[in-house]
Amino acid sequence: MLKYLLLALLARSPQHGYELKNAFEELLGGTWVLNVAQVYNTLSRLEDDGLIEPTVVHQELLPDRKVYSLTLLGRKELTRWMEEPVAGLVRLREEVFLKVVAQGIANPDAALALIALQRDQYLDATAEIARTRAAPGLPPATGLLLDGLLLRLEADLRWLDDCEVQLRNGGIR
Amino acid sequence: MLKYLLLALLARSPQHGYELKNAFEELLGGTWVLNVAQVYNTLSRLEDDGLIEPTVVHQELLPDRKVYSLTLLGRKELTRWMEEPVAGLVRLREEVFLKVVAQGIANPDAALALIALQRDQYLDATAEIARTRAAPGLPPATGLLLDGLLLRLEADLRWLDDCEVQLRNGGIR
DNA sequence: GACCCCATGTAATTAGTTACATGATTCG
DNA sequence: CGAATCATGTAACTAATTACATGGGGTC
Repeated sequence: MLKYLLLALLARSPQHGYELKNAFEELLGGTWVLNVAQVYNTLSRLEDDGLIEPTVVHQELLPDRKVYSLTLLGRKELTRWMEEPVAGLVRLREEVFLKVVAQGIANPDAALALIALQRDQYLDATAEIARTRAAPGLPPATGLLLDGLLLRLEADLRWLDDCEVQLRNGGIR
Repeated sequence: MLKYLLLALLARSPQHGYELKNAFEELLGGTWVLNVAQVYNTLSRLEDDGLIEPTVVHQELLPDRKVYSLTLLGRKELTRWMEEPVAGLVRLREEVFLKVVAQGIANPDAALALIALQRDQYLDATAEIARTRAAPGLPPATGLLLDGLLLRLEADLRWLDDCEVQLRNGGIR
């Protein structure tokens, strides 16, 4: 998926790896922190697939930069991805859900403790995201993404409440 | 993560691969469909790591079955995982979010079309999950998981509405 | 006869992530 | 002097997913 995001960023303007890393993290409001190596790895895969092409820009003092731009194929692939809605059943691969349920089955008391800890985590996360959201100069796209996250956090917090209620009413098993 | 779910299932009762696949999908209410090969792959890794151990059960007509159970180490590892809350920032790796935002930046009109399609998808998904949710004999744990999914779907639908509003009010860029 | 269920496995691919390696500049 | 920023890359590891291979039994 990172792959498509990088393509989208390159579609806005050609950039080199290091620059992309920063643009990516800014767009995501810090909710997806990248190891720079990931960017270089992904870029070289994209280049192998013919979706992007580099132009080497020589620099006197710093290392040369490889500025990538989309090929025709890359632009086509990006458009295809962006136009197609995410299909099929929504999938449940969220660690929190599975963990709480697994613990709920195995050990209801421990599950209640886990829920309490998890709720704290989520409240902290909510506060932090709200802070980022309120920062001046935030790109509107980033604001939207953070709103999405906040809505989900709210939903998940409500779910934790549900779990607690059901665990106290005779358990999950 | 599959790994821990399999451990959790094996903690309830020792099972062989094929059986696990079904138990897994039943627990998740069909929201995570497995290729059987995934189970066998994961099981052999777990065995390599000493977290589970097999007992071969001979069968006359059908192929022999390898019934796995947790080792002490496996039980410890499972407990460790279940007790520890999911830490750190909530991360935004959801394809829908990124796709809508990418398209919103690149092509607002296409983004509105995408949102409409995505909303239909989500409504269909909601209906289907609600149907599964209402099925008789559904394990309570599965019910909880589906509730979590439904809450998230609601949240995401509300987010799509937000996106649409913002796209109509001058866009995301 | 075709297709699904039972039952297992190996190999390969795709993605994300980390570790490791290199080296100059700038700021406190 | 040390830390952060700039700039790139290779190699390895983990996890999920898919493709491929095998073969008996039951049902329509």
